[in-house]
Amino acid sequence: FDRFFDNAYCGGGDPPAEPPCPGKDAPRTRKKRCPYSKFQIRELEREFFFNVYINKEKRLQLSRMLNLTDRQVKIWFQNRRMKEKKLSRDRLQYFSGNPLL
Amino acid sequence: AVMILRSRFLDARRKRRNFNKQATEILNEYFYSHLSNPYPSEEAKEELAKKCGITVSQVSNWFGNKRIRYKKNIGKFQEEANIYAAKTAVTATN
DNA sequence: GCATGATAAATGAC
DNA sequence: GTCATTTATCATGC
Repeated sequence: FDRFFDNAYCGGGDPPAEPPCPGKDAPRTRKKRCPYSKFQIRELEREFFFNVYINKEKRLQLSRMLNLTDRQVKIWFQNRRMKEKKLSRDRLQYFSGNPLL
Repeated sequence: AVMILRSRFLDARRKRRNFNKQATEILNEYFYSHLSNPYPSEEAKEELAKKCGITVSQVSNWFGNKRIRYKKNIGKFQEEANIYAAKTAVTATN
């Protein structure tokens, strides 16, 4: 249901969107970047708030709930940690260097 | 006061402002003089950031955008490339 | 109306 | 795991 309210058009109920195509051919195309829905982001952020590092168990659970692959959830947490680190750097630079205001 | 600073920080991060002409000149000069390998080292980024009056992250953003947009349409940047090529040639001769 | 800077998915090096 | 990237998308400037 949730998919109909927000546009979770990616990775949605159709996991085999990209064929692993074992073996050969298929110059396997890079997966197109696909923004996540508000609902997906909310749930990911909620879990991130509890623990910055997610374990395999919760990762599988989350990926099923959000219709994402475990790989996508794993990568989202990696990117999210990098974002947090960058926010910290920017905050530090912003509040330290400048007397401003 | 803290809340004001915090809100201003968030707003400033979201609001986008174009770099001044001089900063763009410096960045383009580096880009087109390293066209075969437009990947400045961390030290080079810091130096560029200082000279341009922007952050290292902004330098990285600029080069990331520049590389992909240049690659995607080289023709559109041909004129710009010639300008900076001539500029560096002049500075080299002097 | 696109140019441009910043951010969000996705990949790959290490 | 981190982290510099690529790529598409978003938001704004003009």
